[in-house]
Amino acid sequence: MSEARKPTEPRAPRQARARAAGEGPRADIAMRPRIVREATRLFSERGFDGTTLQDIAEAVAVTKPAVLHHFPSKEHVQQAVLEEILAHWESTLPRLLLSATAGESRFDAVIGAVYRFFAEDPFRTRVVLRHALDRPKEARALLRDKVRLWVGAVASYIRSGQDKGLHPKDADPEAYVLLVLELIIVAAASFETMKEALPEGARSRATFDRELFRIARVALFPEDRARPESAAKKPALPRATQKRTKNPAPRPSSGAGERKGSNPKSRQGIKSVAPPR
Amino acid sequence: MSEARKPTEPRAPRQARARAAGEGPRADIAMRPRIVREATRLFSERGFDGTTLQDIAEAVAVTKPAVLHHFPSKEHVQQAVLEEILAHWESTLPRLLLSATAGESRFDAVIGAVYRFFAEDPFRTRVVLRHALDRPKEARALLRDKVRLWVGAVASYIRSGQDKGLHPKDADPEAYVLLVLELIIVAAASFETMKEALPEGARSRATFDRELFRIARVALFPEDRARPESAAKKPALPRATQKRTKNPAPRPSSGAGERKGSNPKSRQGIKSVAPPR
DNA sequence: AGGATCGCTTACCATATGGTAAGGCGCTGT
DNA sequence: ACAGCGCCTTACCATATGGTAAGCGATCCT
Repeated sequence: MSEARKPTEPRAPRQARARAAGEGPRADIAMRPRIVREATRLFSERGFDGTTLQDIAEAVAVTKPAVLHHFPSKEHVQQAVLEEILAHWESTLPRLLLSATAGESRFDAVIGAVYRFFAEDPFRTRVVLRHALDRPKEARALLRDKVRLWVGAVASYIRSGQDKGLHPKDADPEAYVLLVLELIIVAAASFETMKEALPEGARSRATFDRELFRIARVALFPEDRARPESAAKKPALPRATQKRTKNPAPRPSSGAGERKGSNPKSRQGIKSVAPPR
Repeated sequence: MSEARKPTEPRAPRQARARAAGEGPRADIAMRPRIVREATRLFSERGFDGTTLQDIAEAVAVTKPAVLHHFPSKEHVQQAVLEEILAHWESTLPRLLLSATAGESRFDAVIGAVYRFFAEDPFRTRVVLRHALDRPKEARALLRDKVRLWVGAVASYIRSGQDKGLHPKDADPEAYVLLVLELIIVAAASFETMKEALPEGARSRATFDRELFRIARVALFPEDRARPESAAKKPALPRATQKRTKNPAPRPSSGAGERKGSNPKSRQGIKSVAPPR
């Protein structure tokens, strides 16, 4: 528990108050997904070591052994959390790659989709970031196995764009993709905190995101600067997917979905997108 | 302990082996700084909750109560760690601001200095990142008190550059500064891990950093694209503190004294602190 | 029906952890 | 010389934590 939580505090009545009311045995949805969801939130806020099984149990209103009834150990809970995130990522990947062909609007589509993946659920994003910090070894394996090919694919598109003179020759496609990815992740994970470094009036998520997209775009399409004022062409960013209303690729896993607000402006309220509670 | 460390393991002889050899009582340097330094490393690797007092004690080769002799509690150790980082930051700040006047070379100076601050010691950077995740409240206060003004200052330089037509009009200076800051931090904190997503041949820190700087620069100076090949102008970003072997040649500015402990042994991946153009 | 099973509870346990108490050792000032 | 003190040690403690054992009521299956 990294946060201020006095150890001496009795920690409330806890136990023996689960389904007190007349709610049936498992009247509600399956327990496992609930555990995973709450654990995701808790891990994202306090980290794996800072979260106790008791915390998780309380969050889903059962007792500690009940959690261990569904998962052999705390580590397994974490594994499930990561797997769920990974599954969601992999179910999203194809969409990204399909959008990634060439040109600027494709750029918006791909970057917008990645952005949405991380911005739509900050808990998920923070868990990912924490995982990279806590278990670099495992994270490395994951990156090698699950992200590398994708980075290479997008990078090769960029490279072909370079050949056509679309992108600056001195750009390094792989590094670019990775950096933009990192930027999206860290922005999504820590905006609520980092925005405190912004002046009072300028703390809107929308403005922040717009600048993020601008930076990412101008790094590949510097000529945009040619018309510095007429931001006319600017396709309002992730609006990309917006047109793609057709073929609403099934969004399996995670009820946390809800990505229809693909407009970054309306997004801002991560709260709405994020898990309840 | 988030990493794989079996709890059943006796954890080695530990205790009662501190200064076994004939090294005098406190023949070496003061204990406090050593504790702070080792704690910084441990917190950066395992997080605050994942690090035990025992871990810290072992790292400095004393017993647990010895650590508590120098600090009232584990929390106080963390506080000292953060204070040391903050002090270093504040001693560096003036240099940054002095360099920040206008023009592109100034840009390199400022961004290079910030980059160096974080890249030079990944432990420090990871602690900062973790702090933002673990204690958002405290981090927010810190950002408000210690970073905001600085962001505003740099942003206002950029704004004046916009008026002169130097920078794109649609850039948002504050958001830009914050985003570049975040990018530098996350890149410095996690490069060793993230690079695994890069193809075999392209994992050099130098290339990665060069792209980071390119992105940051082209977002403010899109016209650079005009000469895509002749990256000649790039003023060789501030050479790192690399050869700061002995007698730290006073940095060409501000009385910000180089803090002593700033050259920890074999700082992990800082090989090329500055992107070698 | 009736037993197996699921999902969960209460009761426990071993260990690890942050922190305390008290004492020893060598250096310093007198 | 020796009292005092800083620094650190061994011994200990209370609590919290991950995990286990065993039981219990509702549901399912035959």
